[in-house]
Amino acid sequence: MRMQYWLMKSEPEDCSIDDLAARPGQTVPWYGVRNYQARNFMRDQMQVGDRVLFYHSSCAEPGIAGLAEVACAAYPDETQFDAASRYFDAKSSREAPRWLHVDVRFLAKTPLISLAVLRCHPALAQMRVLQKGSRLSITPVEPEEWQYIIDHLIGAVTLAPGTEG
DNA sequence: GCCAACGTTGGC
DNA sequence: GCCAACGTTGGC
Repeated sequence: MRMQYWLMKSEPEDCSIDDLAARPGQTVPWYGVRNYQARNFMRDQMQVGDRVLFYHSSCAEPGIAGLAEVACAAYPDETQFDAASRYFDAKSSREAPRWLHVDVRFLAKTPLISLAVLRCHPALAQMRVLQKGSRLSITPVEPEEWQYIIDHLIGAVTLAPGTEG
């Protein structure tokens, strides 16, 4: 399957782009998703190497804060089994886990591209995250949208060799 | 803190 | 299967 592109929301108080960069292996398990659409994207469509727009939400300056990639296939979310976790799900079981997630690996920190700036670009008007009432924490990004953002809004970002585009 | 929009739950 | 009530998200 062709490489796909995604936008993934994270509350910076929970895990910011700097937090991601500082983690062991610069990788974070994307646990805590409790929405079926978002889960299905991770479980059914994401592949290792897929590109991710790392988006800060529920904060003073919501917007794209960096680039990341999918680091592994989806696997069961441990927090659903932990009665002490805010993500505990009594209706799930190890035999039939309801919630899965991928790991996300840091690629680059970018200048913050605010929501307001994103809305200024007609080429991005169809982005899922910009639609009225859009709350989904994981949304597909069209290749054209990704390329536009890389070319026009991010500019020269240092990526590891072989990861351009 | 407000509120629009959306997803989930549960009674029927 | 319908749909009202409720909870959550997330920008402002």
